[in-house]
Amino acid sequence: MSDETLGDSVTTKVEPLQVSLSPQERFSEYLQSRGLRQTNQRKFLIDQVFSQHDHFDAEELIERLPRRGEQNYVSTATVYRTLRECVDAGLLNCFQLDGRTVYDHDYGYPQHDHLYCTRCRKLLEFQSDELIAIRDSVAALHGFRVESHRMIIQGICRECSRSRRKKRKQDLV
Amino acid sequence: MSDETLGDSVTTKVEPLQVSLSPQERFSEYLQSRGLRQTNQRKFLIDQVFSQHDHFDAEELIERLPRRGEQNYVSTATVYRTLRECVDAGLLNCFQLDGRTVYDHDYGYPQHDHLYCTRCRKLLEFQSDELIAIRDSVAALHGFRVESHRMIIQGICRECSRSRRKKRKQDLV
DNA sequence: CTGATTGCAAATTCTTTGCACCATC
DNA sequence: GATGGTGCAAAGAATTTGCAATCAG
Repeated sequence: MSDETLGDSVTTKVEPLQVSLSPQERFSEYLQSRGLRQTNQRKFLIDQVFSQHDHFDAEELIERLPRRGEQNYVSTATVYRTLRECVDAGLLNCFQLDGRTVYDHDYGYPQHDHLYCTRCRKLLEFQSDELIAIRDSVAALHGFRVESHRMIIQGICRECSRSRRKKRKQDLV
Repeated sequence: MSDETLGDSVTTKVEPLQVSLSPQERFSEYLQSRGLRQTNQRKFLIDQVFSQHDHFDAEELIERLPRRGEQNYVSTATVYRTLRECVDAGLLNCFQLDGRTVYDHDYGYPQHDHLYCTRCRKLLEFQSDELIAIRDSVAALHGFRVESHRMIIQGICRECSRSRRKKRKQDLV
């Protein structure tokens, strides 16, 4: 499993899964299966979205794309439309955080949840089988058929705790 | 504990806590402590918000308030402003769901999480000590100082499963 | 009285939509 | 060459904000 474990079901690292198709290929299949088209905009966006494993929102994505007039420019509307298609295709997951919609790689990564640092706004991932077990117990108790879940732990990350401590020391000197 | 239990730390009911002050009184204290004022609008809104234990969003609240021109009318802006004060005062909790901000009674109720039926959009509450334990383990593993968390289990509630099943039977007949 | 509060309307922010033109299948 | 896709600008939805009038302490 991973380097640090607690009991045997909580891991600190969320590692990529082995998948037979790349996100690009998988998206192609999705498009084909629905009679949708393979456009340059869609291809370019998928490449961008999967070029790094990270969380992002529409604004952040748009920011790192070419501007209007530049090569490979994609309009805002198309970005939003494509993001939604990615979610439908199972490539991305999305959830609301602080009022914005955050997208998260779904395809190629195991189900996981998040730690959210309210100071630096970083999202960390974690994975816990126990959490899933509890989820299922709770659902069973309510006769609830689970489709998915989302857990976000808010707080202060290690780095932010450290820098806060440092600052305080300096203040005292 | 409650009527149904699973292990000893998951309960189906989230019961009110004993609190020494009513939400109204507690809000008064909050206002006083900050040199804010006790207005009719604020009093009226708190009464409305705590008249029933339920989740709601700003729109739903506004819908059941008096209209413009009627007695006790409160403007949209004031509703939003007061909701935020309630959150600051610790009376309400809020979180994002399907793009809207949902408010939840915090004061007078134990910490709890939610089951969300994607068919009827109902929110059910549950409480699990085990969940908290896992949260704390995960956080510890990451050197993360927990402030709060939010877990939402999405799926289909018992009632919606039933009616779906009924429909299918009828379809077959 | 003085500063906080309110209502109103305008402004924001994020996202979606209508439509004419364009491109894939 | 049909149909779906794109860019653009305008429309929406949900909140927030500026400001003058009003009100609580």
